[in-house]
Amino acid sequence: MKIGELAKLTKIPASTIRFYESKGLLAPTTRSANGYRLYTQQNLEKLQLIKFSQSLGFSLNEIPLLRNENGELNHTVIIERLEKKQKEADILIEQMQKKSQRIGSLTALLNSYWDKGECLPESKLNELLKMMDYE
Amino acid sequence: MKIGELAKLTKIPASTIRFYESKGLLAPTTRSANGYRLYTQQNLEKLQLIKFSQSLGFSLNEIPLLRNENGELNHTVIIERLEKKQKEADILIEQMQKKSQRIGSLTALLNSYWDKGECLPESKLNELLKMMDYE
DNA sequence: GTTGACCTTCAAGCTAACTTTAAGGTTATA
DNA sequence: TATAACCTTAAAGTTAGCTTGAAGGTCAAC
Repeated sequence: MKIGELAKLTKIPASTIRFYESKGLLAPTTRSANGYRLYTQQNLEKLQLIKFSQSLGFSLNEIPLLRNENGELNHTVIIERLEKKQKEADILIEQMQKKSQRIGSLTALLNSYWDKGECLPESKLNELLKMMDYE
Repeated sequence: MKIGELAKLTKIPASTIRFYESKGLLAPTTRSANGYRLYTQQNLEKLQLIKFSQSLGFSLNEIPLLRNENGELNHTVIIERLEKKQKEADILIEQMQKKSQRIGSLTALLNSYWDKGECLPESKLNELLKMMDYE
């Protein structure tokens, strides 16, 4: 299939597919006589694997490192990196939860002033900042 | 105080403080005769408020919108935006939790093969992708 | 009087993952 | 035959939030 069809099937823009190729992530198996890129089902699956890897938190630079010289999946590396990614994700979740809580506290405080028809004085806000530990 | 001292106190690089100024976020109250930026305690607090706002998910462009023409905090806008930010944060938390789970499932699967001395065939991996819904 | 630690401005560079643009070749259809 | 919808390459632009570099002024200490 040509790049346009691959793009439609995967919902990934052709420009992005070409960009991945320029990064060495995904080359079409063949080229037609006129120079058009021709992709196979396997190419499509590899493309989807790239998107999946991204969804797990791998950067484009990291993805080739998950395979060995023969292009096979490198289990040891993958498992090791996956565990690292999970730790990172879990840390981010915690941070986001704290952020959500900070937003909640601040909203509540602002609303309490609002309900009294008042405004939170900037001095009070600064006091609050000193109490909260935000990164 | 001069920019170096402000930088030390807030642990924000002087280059960043100048950058914020160029974005219209924080101007020093005065300049000394030789052109050095001179900051007050209030400037310091405003700088910390910028960092705090960032920690809540506000972009640098968004921060000025939280004040009205007189430079006062605009409660209505702030509350509205805070609620939006919280929703965004909560969505992100959910997505990250799903990601963490996806990583967990994949790690488990890889390990089950590994324990048998085998490798996960790429075909199995592609089957898995079809089942999972990742963004 | 010179060394070094400050400060100034303006402009350019950085990162990641793309997207857009320009200039042109190919193919199917009317 | 023309026109639209494809495809090609190479290079530049985009975004946010900075950082770095060049070229130079200021100031206190030795």
